[in-house]
Amino acid sequence: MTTDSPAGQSPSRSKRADAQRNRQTVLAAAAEVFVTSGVDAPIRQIAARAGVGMATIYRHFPTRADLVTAVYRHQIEACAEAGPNLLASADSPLDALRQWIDLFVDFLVTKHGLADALQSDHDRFAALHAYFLDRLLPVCAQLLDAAVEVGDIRPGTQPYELMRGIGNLCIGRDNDPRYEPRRLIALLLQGLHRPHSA
Amino acid sequence: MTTDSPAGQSPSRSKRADAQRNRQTVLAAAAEVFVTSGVDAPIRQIAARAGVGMATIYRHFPTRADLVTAVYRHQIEACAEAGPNLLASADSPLDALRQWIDLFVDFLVTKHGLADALQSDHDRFAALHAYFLDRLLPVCAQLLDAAVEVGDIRPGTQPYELMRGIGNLCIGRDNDPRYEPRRLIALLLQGLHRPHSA
DNA sequence: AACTGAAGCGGAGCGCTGTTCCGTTTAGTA
DNA sequence: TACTAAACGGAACAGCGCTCCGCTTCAGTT
Repeated sequence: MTTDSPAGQSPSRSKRADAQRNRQTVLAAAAEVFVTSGVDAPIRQIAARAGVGMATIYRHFPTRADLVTAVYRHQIEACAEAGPNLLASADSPLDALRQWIDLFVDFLVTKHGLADALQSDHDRFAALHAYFLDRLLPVCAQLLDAAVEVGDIRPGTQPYELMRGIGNLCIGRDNDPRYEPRRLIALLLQGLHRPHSA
Repeated sequence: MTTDSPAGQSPSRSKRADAQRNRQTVLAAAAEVFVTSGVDAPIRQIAARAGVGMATIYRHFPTRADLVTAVYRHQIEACAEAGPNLLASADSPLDALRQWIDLFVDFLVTKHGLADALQSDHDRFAALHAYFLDRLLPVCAQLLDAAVEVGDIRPGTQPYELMRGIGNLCIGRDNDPRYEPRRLIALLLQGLHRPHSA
Protein backbone atom coordinates (compact mmCIF):
# COMPACT_ATOMS: atom_id res chain seq x y z
CA MET A 1 0.00 0.00 0.00
CA THR A 2 1.01 3.63 -0.34
CA THR A 3 2.09 5.55 2.71
CA ASP A 4 -1.31 7.15 2.91
CA SER A 5 -4.44 7.66 0.95
CA PRO A 6 -7.77 7.55 2.87
CA ALA A 7 -8.03 9.69 5.98
CA GLY A 8 -5.12 11.88 7.07
CA GLN A 9 -2.54 9.87 8.93
CA SER A 10 1.09 9.58 7.85
CA PRO A 11 3.60 12.27 8.73
CA SER A 12 3.71 13.42 5.13
CA ARG A 13 1.41 16.34 4.37
CA SER A 14 2.50 18.76 7.08
CA LYS A 15 5.13 21.45 7.04
CA ARG A 16 5.92 22.30 10.58
CA ALA A 17 7.84 19.93 12.77
CA ASP A 18 5.95 20.76 15.96
CA ALA A 19 2.69 19.82 14.30
CA GLN A 20 4.00 16.40 13.41
CA ARG A 21 5.38 15.95 16.88
CA ASN A 22 2.05 16.88 18.40
CA ARG A 23 0.26 14.47 16.11
CA GLN A 24 2.36 11.62 17.42
CA THR A 25 1.98 12.75 21.01
CA VAL A 26 -1.78 12.81 20.64
CA LEU A 27 -1.83 9.39 19.04
CA ALA A 28 0.20 7.92 21.87
CA ALA A 29 -1.97 9.57 24.51
CA ALA A 30 -5.15 8.43 22.80
CA ALA A 31 -3.89 4.87 22.61
CA GLU A 32 -3.22 4.88 26.34
CA VAL A 33 -6.52 6.46 27.27
CA PHE A 34 -8.48 4.12 25.01
CA VAL A 35 -7.13 1.17 26.93
CA THR A 36 -8.37 2.42 30.26
CA SER A 37 -11.43 4.45 29.35
CA GLY A 38 -12.53 3.03 26.03
CA VAL A 39 -12.81 4.72 22.67
CA ASP A 40 -15.49 7.02 24.07
CA ALA A 41 -13.11 8.69 26.47
CA PRO A 42 -13.60 12.48 26.76
CA ILE A 43 -11.47 14.51 24.38
CA ARG A 44 -10.41 16.65 27.31
CA GLN A 45 -8.91 13.62 28.96
CA ILE A 46 -6.86 12.74 25.92
CA ALA A 47 -5.79 16.33 25.50
CA ALA A 48 -4.69 16.52 29.12
CA ARG A 49 -2.80 13.27 28.84
CA ALA A 50 -1.03 14.54 25.73
CA GLY A 51 -0.42 17.95 27.25
CA VAL A 52 -2.06 19.77 24.38
CA GLY A 53 -5.20 21.84 23.90
CA MET A 54 -8.39 20.29 22.64
CA ALA A 55 -8.30 22.22 19.41
CA THR A 56 -5.01 20.55 18.55
CA ILE A 57 -6.70 17.19 18.58
CA TYR A 58 -9.60 18.43 16.49
CA ARG A 59 -7.17 19.99 14.03
CA HIS A 60 -5.36 16.73 13.45
CA PHE A 61 -8.38 14.45 13.75
CA PRO A 62 -11.55 16.29 12.80
CA THR A 63 -13.83 13.49 13.95
CA ARG A 64 -13.42 10.96 16.67
CA ALA A 65 -13.51 8.27 14.05
CA ASP A 66 -10.37 9.72 12.47
CA LEU A 67 -8.55 9.48 15.77
CA VAL A 68 -9.66 5.94 16.47
CA THR A 69 -8.82 4.93 12.94
CA ALA A 70 -5.33 6.36 13.23
CA VAL A 71 -4.74 4.62 16.54
CA TYR A 72 -5.76 1.20 15.30
CA ARG A 73 -4.66 1.54 11.70
CA HIS A 74 -1.73 -0.82 12.01
CA GLN A 75 -3.74 -3.57 13.60
CA ILE A 76 -6.48 -3.30 11.03
CA GLU A 77 -3.91 -3.48 8.28
CA ALA A 78 -2.33 -6.51 9.89
CA CYS A 79 -5.68 -8.20 10.03
CA ALA A 80 -6.36 -7.41 6.41
CA GLU A 81 -2.99 -8.69 5.32
CA ALA A 82 -3.36 -11.89 7.30
CA GLY A 83 -6.27 -13.00 5.15
CA PRO A 84 -4.41 -14.09 2.02
CA ASN A 85 -1.64 -15.60 4.10
CA LEU A 86 -4.07 -17.76 6.03
CA LEU A 87 -5.70 -18.85 2.83
CA ALA A 88 -2.34 -20.10 1.67
CA SER A 89 -1.26 -21.74 4.90
CA ALA A 90 -4.45 -23.22 6.33
CA ASP A 91 -5.64 -26.76 5.69
CA SER A 92 -8.78 -25.56 3.96
CA PRO A 93 -10.48 -22.32 2.98
CA LEU A 94 -13.00 -22.86 5.75
CA ASP A 95 -10.17 -23.25 8.20
CA ALA A 96 -8.60 -20.07 6.90
CA LEU A 97 -11.90 -18.27 7.34
CA ARG A 98 -12.20 -19.58 10.86
CA GLN A 99 -8.72 -18.46 11.79
CA TRP A 100 -9.18 -15.08 10.20
CA ILE A 101 -12.43 -14.50 12.05
CA ASP A 102 -10.60 -15.47 15.20
CA LEU A 103 -8.07 -12.74 14.53
CA PHE A 104 -10.81 -10.25 13.87
CA VAL A 105 -12.64 -11.17 17.05
CA ASP A 106 -9.41 -10.94 19.01
CA PHE A 107 -8.92 -7.44 17.75
CA LEU A 108 -12.45 -6.37 18.61
CA VAL A 109 -12.74 -7.82 22.07
CA THR A 110 -9.43 -6.43 23.23
CA LYS A 111 -10.46 -2.89 22.30
CA HIS A 112 -12.70 -1.71 25.06
CA GLY A 113 -15.95 -0.58 23.49
CA LEU A 114 -14.77 -0.59 19.89
CA ALA A 115 -17.41 -3.00 18.64
CA ASP A 116 -20.07 -1.08 20.55
CA ALA A 117 -19.04 2.18 18.98
CA LEU A 118 -18.85 0.75 15.49
CA GLN A 119 -22.47 -0.31 15.39
CA SER A 120 -24.26 1.67 18.07
CA ASP A 121 -22.81 5.10 17.43
CA HIS A 122 -22.94 4.47 13.76
CA ASP A 123 -23.22 8.12 12.80
CA ARG A 124 -20.38 9.47 14.83
CA PHE A 125 -18.10 6.65 13.77
CA ALA A 126 -19.15 6.49 10.15
CA ALA A 127 -15.62 7.12 8.91
CA LEU A 128 -14.23 4.31 11.04
CA HIS A 129 -16.96 2.01 9.88
CA ALA A 130 -16.11 2.86 6.30
CA TYR A 131 -12.44 2.19 6.86
CA PHE A 132 -13.15 -1.19 8.37
CA LEU A 133 -15.27 -2.05 5.39
CA ASP A 134 -12.75 -0.80 2.85
CA ARG A 135 -9.95 -2.86 4.27
CA LEU A 136 -11.57 -5.96 5.66
CA LEU A 137 -14.60 -6.60 3.53
CA PRO A 138 -12.63 -7.66 0.44
CA VAL A 139 -10.56 -9.98 2.57
CA CYS A 140 -13.61 -11.57 4.10
CA ALA A 141 -15.20 -11.87 0.70
CA GLN A 142 -12.14 -13.61 -0.67
CA LEU A 143 -12.08 -16.14 2.13
CA LEU A 144 -15.80 -16.68 1.87
CA ASP A 145 -15.63 -17.20 -1.88
CA ALA A 146 -12.78 -19.64 -1.55
CA ALA A 147 -14.71 -21.69 0.99
CA VAL A 148 -17.77 -21.71 -1.22
CA GLU A 149 -15.65 -22.64 -4.20
CA VAL A 150 -14.47 -25.88 -2.66
CA GLY A 151 -17.92 -26.61 -1.28
CA ASP A 152 -17.07 -26.18 2.40
CA ILE A 153 -19.90 -23.77 3.02
CA ARG A 154 -23.16 -22.98 1.35
CA PRO A 155 -23.22 -20.06 -1.07
CA GLY A 156 -25.34 -16.97 -0.69
CA THR A 157 -23.93 -15.38 2.45
CA GLN A 158 -23.00 -11.75 2.01
CA PRO A 159 -19.61 -10.74 3.43
CA TYR A 160 -21.03 -7.48 4.76
CA GLU A 161 -23.72 -9.24 6.68
CA LEU A 162 -21.32 -11.79 8.10
CA MET A 163 -18.78 -9.22 9.23
CA ARG A 164 -21.35 -7.01 10.79
CA GLY A 165 -22.93 -9.96 12.51
CA ILE A 166 -19.60 -10.98 13.96
CA GLY A 167 -18.96 -7.42 15.05
CA ASN A 168 -22.36 -7.28 16.68
CA LEU A 169 -21.78 -10.49 18.56
CA CYS A 170 -18.66 -8.95 20.05
CA ILE A 171 -20.60 -6.10 21.59
CA GLY A 172 -21.11 -5.94 25.32
CA ARG A 173 -19.43 -5.84 28.65
CA ASP A 174 -16.23 -7.79 28.72
CA ASN A 175 -15.51 -10.41 31.32
CA ASP A 176 -19.02 -11.76 31.57
CA PRO A 177 -18.37 -15.47 31.85
CA ARG A 178 -21.92 -16.23 30.78
CA TYR A 179 -21.38 -14.66 27.40
CA GLU A 180 -18.59 -15.78 25.13
CA PRO A 181 -18.94 -14.36 21.61
CA ARG A 182 -16.74 -17.06 20.13
CA ARG A 183 -19.18 -19.78 21.04
CA LEU A 184 -21.96 -18.09 19.10
CA ILE A 185 -19.68 -17.29 16.20
CA ALA A 186 -18.70 -20.93 16.05
CA LEU A 187 -22.39 -21.76 15.95
CA LEU A 188 -22.84 -19.33 13.11
CA LEU A 189 -20.05 -20.92 11.14
CA GLN A 190 -21.55 -24.27 11.91
CA GLY A 191 -24.73 -23.06 10.29
CA LEU A 192 -22.73 -21.91 7.30
CA HIS A 193 -21.04 -25.24 6.99
CA ARG A 194 -22.10 -27.75 4.42
CA PRO A 195 -20.79 -31.31 4.66
CA HIS A 196 -18.96 -32.37 1.53
CA SER A 197 -21.55 -34.98 0.70
CA ALA A 198 -24.47 -32.61 0.40
CA MET B 1 -48.55 -12.36 38.42
CA THR B 2 -49.40 -9.84 41.13
CA THR B 3 -50.39 -6.36 40.09
CA ASP B 4 -46.86 -5.21 40.76
CA SER B 5 -43.70 -6.36 42.35
CA PRO B 6 -40.46 -5.47 40.55
CA ALA B 7 -40.02 -1.83 39.57
CA GLY B 8 -42.80 0.68 40.30
CA GLN B 9 -45.50 0.54 37.64
CA SER B 10 -49.15 -0.14 38.44
CA PRO B 11 -51.45 2.65 39.60
CA SER B 12 -51.65 1.11 43.04
CA ARG B 13 -49.23 2.56 45.57
CA SER B 14 -50.06 6.24 45.27
CA LYS B 15 -52.52 8.37 47.14
CA ARG B 16 -53.00 11.46 45.06
CA ALA B 17 -54.95 11.32 41.84
CA ASP B 18 -52.91 13.94 40.02
CA ALA B 19 -49.77 11.89 40.55
CA GLN B 20 -51.34 8.88 38.91
CA ARG B 21 -52.63 11.00 36.07
CA ASN B 22 -49.18 12.44 35.52
CA ARG B 23 -47.67 9.00 35.54
CA GLN B 24 -49.91 7.96 32.69
CA THR B 25 -49.31 11.19 30.80
CA VAL B 26 -45.58 10.67 31.05
CA LEU B 27 -45.85 7.08 29.91
CA ALA B 28 -47.87 8.09 26.87
CA ALA B 29 -45.49 10.90 26.00
CA ALA B 30 -42.47 8.65 26.42
CA ALA B 31 -44.00 6.02 24.17
CA GLU B 32 -44.53 8.60 21.46
CA VAL B 33 -41.09 10.13 21.78
CA PHE B 34 -39.40 6.73 21.81
CA VAL B 35 -40.91 5.99 18.43
CA THR B 36 -39.45 9.05 16.78
CA SER B 37 -36.29 9.67 18.77
CA GLY B 38 -35.43 6.30 20.22
CA VAL B 39 -35.13 5.23 23.84
CA ASP B 40 -32.22 7.63 24.30
CA ALA B 41 -34.36 10.69 23.72
CA PRO B 42 -33.57 13.60 26.07
CA ILE B 43 -35.63 13.62 29.23
CA ARG B 44 -36.39 17.26 28.57
CA GLN B 45 -38.04 16.30 25.33
CA ILE B 46 -40.29 13.76 27.00
CA ALA B 47 -41.11 16.21 29.76
CA ALA B 48 -42.02 18.88 27.23
CA ARG B 49 -44.21 16.49 25.30
CA ALA B 50 -45.99 15.45 28.46
CA GLY B 51 -46.30 19.02 29.65
CA VAL B 52 -44.62 18.28 32.97
CA GLY B 53 -41.36 19.20 34.63
CA MET B 54 -38.35 16.93 34.47
CA ALA B 55 -38.46 16.20 38.16
CA THR B 56 -41.89 14.66 37.72
CA ILE B 57 -40.44 12.10 35.39
CA TYR B 58 -37.55 11.35 37.70
CA ARG B 59 -39.91 11.03 40.62
CA HIS B 60 -42.01 8.39 38.89
CA PHE B 61 -39.16 6.67 37.05
CA PRO B 62 -35.91 7.13 38.93
CA THR B 63 -33.80 5.68 36.15
CA ARG B 64 -34.26 5.69 32.44
CA ALA B 65 -34.47 1.94 32.55
CA ASP B 66 -37.56 2.18 34.76
CA LEU B 67 -39.27 4.39 32.22
CA VAL B 68 -38.40 2.17 29.29
CA THR B 69 -39.45 -0.89 31.23
CA ALA B 70 -42.80 0.64 32.06
CA VAL B 71 -43.41 1.67 28.46
CA TYR B 72 -42.69 -1.76 27.03
CA ARG B 73 -43.89 -3.87 29.93
CA HIS B 74 -46.99 -5.16 28.18
CA GLN B 75 -45.14 -6.22 25.09
CA ILE B 76 -42.48 -7.98 27.07
CA GLU B 77 -45.14 -9.79 29.03
CA ALA B 78 -46.91 -10.77 25.83
CA CYS B 79 -43.69 -12.18 24.47
CA ALA B 80 -43.08 -14.13 27.64
CA GLU B 81 -46.58 -15.55 27.66
CA ALA B 82 -46.40 -16.52 24.01
CA GLY B 83 -43.66 -19.05 24.73
CA PRO B 84 -45.68 -21.82 26.33
CA ASN B 85 -48.52 -21.28 23.85
CA LEU B 86 -46.19 -21.72 20.91
CA LEU B 87 -44.77 -24.83 22.45
CA ALA B 88 -48.27 -26.26 22.52
CA SER B 89 -49.35 -25.14 19.09
CA ALA B 90 -46.25 -25.50 16.93
CA ASP B 91 -45.35 -28.58 14.95
CA SER B 92 -42.19 -29.16 16.93
CA PRO B 93 -40.29 -27.62 19.82
CA LEU B 94 -37.71 -26.33 17.34
CA ASP B 95 -40.47 -24.70 15.38
CA ALA B 96 -41.83 -23.16 18.54
CA LEU B 97 -38.38 -21.82 19.37
CA ARG B 98 -38.07 -20.39 15.91
CA GLN B 99 -41.41 -18.65 16.08
CA TRP B 100 -40.74 -17.33 19.54
CA ILE B 101 -37.39 -15.91 18.49
CA ASP B 102 -39.19 -14.32 15.60
CA LEU B 103 -41.51 -12.58 18.02
CA PHE B 104 -38.61 -11.46 20.12
CA VAL B 105 -36.76 -10.09 17.12
CA ASP B 106 -39.88 -8.32 15.95
CA PHE B 107 -40.13 -6.62 19.27
CA LEU B 108 -36.50 -5.54 19.28
CA VAL B 109 -36.20 -4.25 15.74
CA THR B 110 -39.36 -2.18 15.93
CA LYS B 111 -38.09 -0.35 19.01
CA HIS B 112 -35.67 2.20 17.73
CA GLY B 113 -32.39 1.70 19.57
CA LEU B 114 -33.69 -0.66 22.22
CA ALA B 115 -31.28 -3.46 21.42
CA ASP B 116 -28.42 -0.98 21.28
CA ALA B 117 -29.26 0.40 24.67
CA LEU B 118 -29.66 -3.01 26.24
CA GLN B 119 -26.15 -4.13 25.49
CA SER B 120 -24.12 -1.00 24.85
CA ASP B 121 -25.31 1.19 27.68
CA HIS B 122 -25.36 -1.79 29.94
CA ASP B 123 -24.80 0.18 33.12
CA ARG B 124 -27.48 2.76 32.64
CA PHE B 125 -30.00 0.18 31.55
CA ALA B 126 -29.08 -2.49 34.05
CA ALA B 127 -32.61 -2.59 35.48
CA LEU B 128 -34.15 -3.07 32.05
CA HIS B 129 -31.64 -5.77 31.26
CA ALA B 130 -32.56 -7.51 34.46
CA TYR B 131 -36.25 -7.32 33.71
CA PHE B 132 -35.76 -8.80 30.27
CA LEU B 133 -33.81 -11.63 31.80
CA ASP B 134 -36.31 -12.26 34.57
CA ARG B 135 -39.23 -12.58 32.20
CA LEU B 136 -37.80 -14.00 29.02
CA LEU B 137 -34.89 -16.16 30.05
CA PRO B 138 -37.04 -18.88 31.64
CA VAL B 139 -39.23 -18.95 28.55
CA CYS B 140 -36.25 -19.29 26.27
CA ALA B 141 -34.82 -21.99 28.50
CA GLN B 142 -38.05 -23.92 28.39
CA LEU B 143 -38.20 -23.84 24.61
CA LEU B 144 -34.55 -24.71 24.33
CA ASP B 145 -34.89 -27.63 26.70
CA ALA B 146 -37.91 -28.96 24.88
CA ALA B 147 -36.08 -28.86 21.57
CA VAL B 148 -33.09 -30.61 23.06
CA GLU B 149 -35.37 -33.16 24.68
CA VAL B 150 -36.77 -34.38 21.37
CA GLY B 151 -33.34 -34.24 19.75
CA ASP B 152 -34.04 -31.35 17.39
CA ILE B 153 -31.00 -29.38 18.50
CA ARG B 154 -27.75 -30.20 20.16
CA PRO B 155 -27.54 -29.77 23.93
CA GLY B 156 -25.14 -27.42 25.67
CA THR B 157 -26.33 -24.02 24.55
CA GLN B 158 -26.99 -21.61 27.38
CA PRO B 159 -30.24 -19.63 27.15
CA TYR B 160 -28.52 -16.48 28.35
CA GLU B 161 -25.91 -16.65 25.67
CA LEU B 162 -28.46 -17.34 22.96
CA MET B 163 -30.75 -14.51 23.98
CA ARG B 164 -27.96 -12.04 24.27
CA GLY B 165 -26.56 -13.14 20.94
CA ILE B 166 -29.90 -12.61 19.30
CA GLY B 167 -30.21 -9.24 20.96
CA ASN B 168 -26.77 -8.28 19.76
CA LEU B 169 -27.53 -9.29 16.22
CA CYS B 170 -30.47 -6.90 16.27
CA ILE B 171 -28.25 -3.93 17.06
CA GLY B 172 -27.62 -1.31 14.45
CA ARG B 173 -29.19 1.18 12.12
CA ASP B 174 -32.52 0.03 10.83
CA ASN B 175 -33.39 -0.03 7.18
CA ASP B 176 -29.99 -1.11 5.94
CA PRO B 177 -30.92 -3.57 3.23
CA ARG B 178 -27.47 -5.13 3.38
CA TYR B 179 -27.99 -6.26 6.94
CA GLU B 180 -30.93 -8.40 7.90
CA PRO B 181 -30.60 -9.80 11.44
CA ARG B 182 -33.04 -12.59 10.74
CA ARG B 183 -30.79 -14.15 8.13
CA LEU B 184 -27.96 -14.46 10.63
CA ILE B 185 -30.25 -15.66 13.35
CA ALA B 186 -31.54 -18.33 11.00
CA LEU B 187 -27.93 -19.29 10.38
CA LEU B 188 -27.37 -19.51 14.10
CA LEU B 189 -30.36 -21.80 14.54
CA GLN B 190 -29.10 -23.82 11.62
CA GLY B 191 -25.88 -24.28 13.56
CA LEU B 192 -27.87 -25.34 16.57
CA HIS B 193 -29.84 -27.83 14.58
CA ARG B 194 -29.07 -31.48 14.69
CA PRO B 195 -30.67 -33.77 12.09
CA HIS B 196 -32.64 -36.57 13.67
CA SER B 197 -30.29 -39.20 12.33
CA ALA B 198 -27.18 -37.90 14.07
C1' DA C 1 -66.52 25.74 53.41
C1' DA C 2 -62.30 26.85 55.20
C1' DC C 3 -58.02 25.05 57.00
C1' DT C 4 -53.73 22.71 56.83
C1' DG C 5 -49.88 19.39 56.35
C1' DA C 6 -47.66 17.01 53.19
C1' DA C 7 -47.45 15.03 48.58
C1' DG C 8 -46.42 16.53 44.37
C1' DC C 9 -44.74 19.85 41.12
C1' DG C 10 -41.65 22.86 37.92
C1' DG C 11 -37.60 24.61 36.31
C1' DA C 12 -33.33 26.93 37.63
C1' DG C 13 -28.83 25.28 38.47
C1' DC C 14 -24.69 22.30 38.58
C1' DG C 15 -21.47 19.32 36.39
C1' DC C 16 -19.82 17.07 32.43
C1' DT C 17 -19.52 16.53 27.68
C1' DG C 18 -18.51 17.94 22.37
C1' DT C 19 -17.18 21.55 19.35
C1' DT C 20 -15.85 26.16 17.86
C1' DC C 21 -13.56 30.61 17.85
C1' DC C 22 -9.98 33.80 18.39
C1' DG C 23 -6.04 36.11 20.50
C1' DT C 24 -1.34 34.42 21.19
C1' DT C 25 2.81 31.76 20.28
C1' DT C 26 6.17 29.70 17.36
C1' DA C 27 8.57 27.54 13.31
C1' DG C 28 10.56 28.46 9.17
C1' DT C 29 12.34 31.89 5.84
C1' DA C 30 14.61 35.84 4.10
C1' DT D 1 16.71 39.57 13.26
C1' DA D 2 12.22 40.45 11.39
C1' DC D 3 8.24 38.72 9.45
C1' DT D 4 4.25 35.72 8.26
C1' DA D 5 1.40 32.10 8.27
C1' DA D 6 0.80 27.79 10.52
C1' DA D 7 -0.24 25.96 14.78
C1' DC D 8 -1.60 26.39 19.40
C1' DG D 9 -4.45 26.68 23.91
C1' DG D 10 -8.29 27.26 26.45
C1' DA D 11 -12.32 30.20 27.12
C1' DA D 12 -16.88 30.02 25.54
C1' DC D 13 -21.22 28.12 23.88
C1' DA D 14 -24.57 24.48 23.49
C1' DG D 15 -26.85 20.10 24.89
C1' DC D 16 -27.40 16.69 28.11
C1' DG D 17 -28.46 14.14 32.91
C1' DC D 18 -29.76 14.80 37.37
C1' DT D 19 -30.82 17.39 41.81
C1' DC D 20 -32.56 20.82 44.84
C1' DC D 21 -35.82 23.85 46.68
C1' DG D 22 -39.56 27.20 46.87
C1' DC D 23 -44.29 26.98 45.32
C1' DT D 24 -48.82 24.64 44.22
C1' DT D 25 -52.39 21.49 44.82
C1' DC D 26 -54.67 17.68 46.78
C1' DA D 27 -57.23 15.25 50.41
C1' DG D 28 -58.70 14.66 54.79
C1' DT D 29 -60.45 17.19 59.07
C1' DT D 30 -63.21 20.28 61.65
